[in-house]
Amino acid sequence: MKNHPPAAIQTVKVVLVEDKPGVRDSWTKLINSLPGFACMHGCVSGEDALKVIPSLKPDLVLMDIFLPRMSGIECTARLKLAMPKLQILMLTAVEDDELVFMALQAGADGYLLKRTKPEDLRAAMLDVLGGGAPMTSEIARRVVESFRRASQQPKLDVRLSAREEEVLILLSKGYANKEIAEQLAIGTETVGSHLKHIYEKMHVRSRAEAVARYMTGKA
Amino acid sequence: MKNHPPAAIQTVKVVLVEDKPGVRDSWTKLINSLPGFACMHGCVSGEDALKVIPSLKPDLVLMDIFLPRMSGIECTARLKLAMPKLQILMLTAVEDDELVFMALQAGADGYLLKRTKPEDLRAAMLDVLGGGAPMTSEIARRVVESFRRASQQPKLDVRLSAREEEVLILLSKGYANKEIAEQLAIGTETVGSHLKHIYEKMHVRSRAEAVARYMTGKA
DNA sequence: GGTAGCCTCCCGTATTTGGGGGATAGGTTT
DNA sequence: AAACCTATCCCCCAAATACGGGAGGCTACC
Repeated sequence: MKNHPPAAIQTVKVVLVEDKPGVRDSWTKLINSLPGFACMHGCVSGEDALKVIPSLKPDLVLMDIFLPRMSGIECTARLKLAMPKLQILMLTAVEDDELVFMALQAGADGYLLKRTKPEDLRAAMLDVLGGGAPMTSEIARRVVESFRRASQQPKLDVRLSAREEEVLILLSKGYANKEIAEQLAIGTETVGSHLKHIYEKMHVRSRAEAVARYMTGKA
Repeated sequence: MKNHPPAAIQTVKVVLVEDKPGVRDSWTKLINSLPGFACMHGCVSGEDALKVIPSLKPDLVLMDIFLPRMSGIECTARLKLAMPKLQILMLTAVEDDELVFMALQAGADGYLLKRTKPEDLRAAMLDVLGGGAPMTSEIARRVVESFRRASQQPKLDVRLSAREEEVLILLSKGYANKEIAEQLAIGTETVGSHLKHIYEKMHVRSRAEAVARYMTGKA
């Protein structure tokens, strides 16, 4: 693990969002006990957080994932909308893949378990401030997989010939048959032929449907 | 970090892909020195790896990211194509975000630094076999960000009316005018009208083009 | 009350597309 | 050699689409 330089020379301003008073107090104390960190405020709800955090301008927010009414995930999404550069770490008692996953989608920068040891908490906070994204490797894997699906160019589960795939690619750029014919230096009738075969193989009946299927990867 | 159960009761079969003989030897020894792991083969190149790994059927591949001719990244992509369930860990001397990122896109399941300590190597291998994705948190962050960008739905930079957007969404699912009309309980002529306006606003001339622009977010 | 935008429907026509047939030639496999 | 796939081109025709015009009703805003 690379060492991140601390984000600021002075104290890191932390705001905690946690509805249960007992937990809030103990975490506040815990954070304040770490050198270089100060818990400047403890929000009791997501609504509270949305109200006060923009003016408090903390360096980092620790957000409980379970909050009454507005969940920590929704609160995270809204906060990030208002303050895109705000760093938010999710806190969760249980390691629920799905929840953490949603939190990351909402804009969380990492997450940690509530049973984290003080030194790990400190490391995670420094990590996220330094541009990291603390998370367990299972979550990382899920994120990687999701990202891979999304970032890979559309893949076909249908066996198209090379030429047919070329045509399909041009099709998905919105070209008309005539234009495709030009670009491939073939006749429009040939393009039509290829399309016929493509539609057959993909089980679609129109270019728009073919494009849609191709783009969503569910070809 | 959660404890993963070992993927198999018996020895984990590892294949190493590394062009430099010295490094290959020392890693082979290192892997064999770990209880429960056996380096069954050392490939000298990506081409070699593609040839022998499918028949060796290892549990895990450790792949140098820098290989002559075919890079470890390309080799990873090809291996994953042939053996999607094969676990591949990238090895890199330097922590180059861009390279690791590309490797993950290519299908790598995690990566580790060559200077990793034996116990960390063992942990990483167990981690990846158990479904994790070992990586540093900077990489994780980049992946998260990329994934977040990709997972948000297409947004229009054109001001379509609510109805028009509905029509466009149905269009992008591949529906024909008649079907769209049915779903919205309006006449096909009305759908045509909406399409006219949509095309105007989007500066396109066909449904396929509109779908393409919409799906790529460059509407 | 006027203006504007949106949704709805209609007419008409030129163009494009989808889908059916078939033909030729080169290549691969068997 | 025969069977097969692919790419290319051709014809035809019904259907769908693109696109020009217009028009009534509705809401919203000035």
